[in-house]
Amino acid sequence: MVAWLRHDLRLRDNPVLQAAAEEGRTVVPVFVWSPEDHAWAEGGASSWWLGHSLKSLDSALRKKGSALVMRRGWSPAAELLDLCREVGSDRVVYARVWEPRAIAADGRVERALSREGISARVMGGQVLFPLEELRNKSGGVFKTFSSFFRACGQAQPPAEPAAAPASLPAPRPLPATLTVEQLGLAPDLEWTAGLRATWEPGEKGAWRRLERFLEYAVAEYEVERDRPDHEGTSRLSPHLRFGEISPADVWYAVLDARQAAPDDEGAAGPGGLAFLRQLGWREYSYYVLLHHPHTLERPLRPEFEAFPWQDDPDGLEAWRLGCTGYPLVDAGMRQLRQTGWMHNRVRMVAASFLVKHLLVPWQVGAEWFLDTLVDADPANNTQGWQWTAGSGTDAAPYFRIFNPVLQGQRFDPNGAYITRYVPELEGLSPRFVHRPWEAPADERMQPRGSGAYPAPVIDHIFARERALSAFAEMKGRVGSTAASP
DNA sequence: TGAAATGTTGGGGCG
DNA sequence: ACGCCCCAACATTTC
Repeated sequence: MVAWLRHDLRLRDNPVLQAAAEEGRTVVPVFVWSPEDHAWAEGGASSWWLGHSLKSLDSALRKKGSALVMRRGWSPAAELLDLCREVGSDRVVYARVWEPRAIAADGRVERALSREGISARVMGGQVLFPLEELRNKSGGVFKTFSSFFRACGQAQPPAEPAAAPASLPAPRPLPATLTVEQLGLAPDLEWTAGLRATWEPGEKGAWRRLERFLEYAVAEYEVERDRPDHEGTSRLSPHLRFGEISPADVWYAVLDARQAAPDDEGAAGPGGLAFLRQLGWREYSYYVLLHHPHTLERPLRPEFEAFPWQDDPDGLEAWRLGCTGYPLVDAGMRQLRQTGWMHNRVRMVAASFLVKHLLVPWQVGAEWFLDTLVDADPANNTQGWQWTAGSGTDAAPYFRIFNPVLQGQRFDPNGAYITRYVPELEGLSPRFVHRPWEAPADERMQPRGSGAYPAPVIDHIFARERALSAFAEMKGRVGSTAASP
């Protein structure tokens, strides 16, 4: 049989491999690199990750007597059919991916396979709860996270994670495979040096992160998760994105840590629960996208179609490069470029700056994030940006405009995070590191870092007023449209 | 998963 | 000793 692997690049708790092992026949694990199925393009940070993850999965499979077959083509259906003919298989197993284009690809795969008399078995996966079944009392889609998450708590608990299959017998000879390089992935070019230094893609790396998090950070997670200058978060997002670890394994590892130390304030305390809640937000992102697939491109709240966005190519470029003159924003954008990741607190501030200070459409920022983040995930990314823009479910009210200076003072009080990524500001005291333009000359004259730091591309007070009046303009437009006959 | 403006209160300096 | 004012510090409301 053919085990089609998509966003489940792991051996442990993998329902596809488990089903294949249980059926007791030879298994051909295959990954198909297909623009019809995948949301990211080649060349982005996440494709670097994907390449390494595939290599890691392949070597893990080899220890089980198998190997990963990699194919490339426009349509996964055509590639799977080819492979079935090649190995004489009449059965394909795979897991759902909750993204609009993958769901569309699923339909084409199912039709194509059944036309050829090949049976398909679709497994759950990628998420913890039954997204299609979760409804409110009147059968509607939950509109807020809290009501959604409450319903998750009353749903059937996630399935207990399964161990990796003991062996995965493969047919001999193994079908031909492309290499990761031939797929156009894992370009170990100069710009990926920071990624290599920061991450260990693959299942083993995922578990290392989880164990480190449970040991050192989860106890203080509730407070420390907001501190970009500390290692207060799990950094599991890219591992979860590619399914190198299952959300159920993470979920139960946190709960088990709680059982192991019931009197400890560690995982048992608010930290563990706060972290599970974050997994809930991930779940909610897929839920919203499943029920509102158009939100990838367009605002969930239709009135935001009338928002007066601006075209600001200079501001956009400054934002991308991390040269806006607002230290916290710039540190975040540079962390993103260097490491393929940005701390969540800083994502909110940086995204808010693009959308509210510069009035650039959230879609432009979302596209940049998808290209540069190793955890580039359409559902989570879209949810985050729409939340920031105020156009999404459970969104922040538009008038909540982050002040990048105050956010920096509150969450990076010593400026340690800022100076790590913006070395130009190294000489500044904590008092002025978040607003270097106000620093007295004697402090500003001794930069130990390299080069000059730019002045703010826009004044905060001005930008705030402009954003509020843009919002008022939107409401005016919507009101007059609604009133017209 | 804000921030700024505005309102209220209470301690203390000072005439 | 008394009243006045200033202004932190905190609370409320508004955007």
